[in-house]
Amino acid sequence: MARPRSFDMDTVLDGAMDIFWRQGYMATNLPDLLGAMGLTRGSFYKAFADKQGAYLAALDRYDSQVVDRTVAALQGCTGPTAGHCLGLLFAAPWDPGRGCFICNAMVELGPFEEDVAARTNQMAAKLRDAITQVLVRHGDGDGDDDAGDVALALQEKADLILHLYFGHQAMGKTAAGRDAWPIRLAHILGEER
Amino acid sequence: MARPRSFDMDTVLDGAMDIFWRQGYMATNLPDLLGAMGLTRGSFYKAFADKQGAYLAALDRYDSQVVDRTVAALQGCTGPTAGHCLGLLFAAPWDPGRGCFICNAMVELGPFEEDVAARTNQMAAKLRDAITQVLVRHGDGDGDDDAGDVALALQEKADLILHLYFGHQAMGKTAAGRDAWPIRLAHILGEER
DNA sequence: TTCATTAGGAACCAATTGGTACAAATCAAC
DNA sequence: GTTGATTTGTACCAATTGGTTCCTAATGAA
Repeated sequence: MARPRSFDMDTVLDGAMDIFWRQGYMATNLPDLLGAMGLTRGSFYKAFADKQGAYLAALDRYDSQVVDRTVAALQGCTGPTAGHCLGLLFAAPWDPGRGCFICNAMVELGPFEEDVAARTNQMAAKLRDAITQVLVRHGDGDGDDDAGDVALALQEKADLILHLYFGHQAMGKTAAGRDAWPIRLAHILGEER
Repeated sequence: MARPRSFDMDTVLDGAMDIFWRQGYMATNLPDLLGAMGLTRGSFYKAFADKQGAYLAALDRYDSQVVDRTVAALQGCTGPTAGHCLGLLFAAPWDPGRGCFICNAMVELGPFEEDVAARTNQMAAKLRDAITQVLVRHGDGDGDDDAGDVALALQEKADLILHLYFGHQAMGKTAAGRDAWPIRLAHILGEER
């Protein structure tokens, strides 16, 4: 019973994700947001509680679209080395000034919105786990244990790559040159030495 | 002649830096800003053109106070290894949720405000140069040149450390554990292998 | 066809936004 | 003390903010 929605939820979520990703939360006002989503106020406030609700939904959309796809790409990578596979992270199609939504959300709202922090942490963990899997698959399976505390632990190495990725995305937002940083992960990972 | 200022400019700038650093530009409204600076509207708009002017002044304050001090610390470090000295970057006193003002500004306003992007790029370059100096001072003086393209170039390594630093600061804003990432730069730099 | 239910859209709202106008206050120089 | 220049604080402003109300129209079940 009752009238069904006339808009496609996925399309609307993509619109929200796109504008929040590009502009951030505070800088996106309601008219902009409604325009990007293709909704009028009535439909918007019916479907989402408020602006914050739309933002959280946009983050979830990013999770299911971008993060999950990235994880799948890492898992499905058949490259010869870990450096080659992890390079996928840094070689992703780059829209100048958009950066990484996780990083943007963390920096803008992390300390203030628990719901946001929980989601960014969860997505970051997803990426880190995928990175860890790549390292393990390419023979970095904690084999250093016998070396004691000296060698870089597996999780430590995964965190390193992840943080490097976030830093890379942050720097990229000033458009000072993205291409000026040819990441050569192989060397960082000690694969070519 | 004429009435002199009754406030101390440095104190006022510290207040502006602190609140912008902690909350960002958009999330800081004028009453908050005036409270943090200890100014009323009249004095504020006389001394700074507008909110954006105060923000740029706060960035410059960060440059002269935080960045320059950090650079000086790196330059003055007498530690045994590059990893030890660069650890200063990551061991800096940590106010939960404040992160790095450069990183915050880059992410929030980099793509939209040229004045901001110019300043963040300049500060980032300062840090990178200081990092490079540390690497050179500890024997990483491009001695790899004879190895051709294989080895990680000096600038490449400095960028790596810098981006890692930014990523670290970004992650830290969700307060998910700062202490969960014991950065062991020595291994990244290949000093203990 | 009826009817309960919900989507959609426009008008409206109080609160807040960054910014301005201007008079009172405060100093140095004469 | 008077003058001239400048700071300071308050009152004020138009515009925008996110959000609500309310009515109409569309829809599918009975």
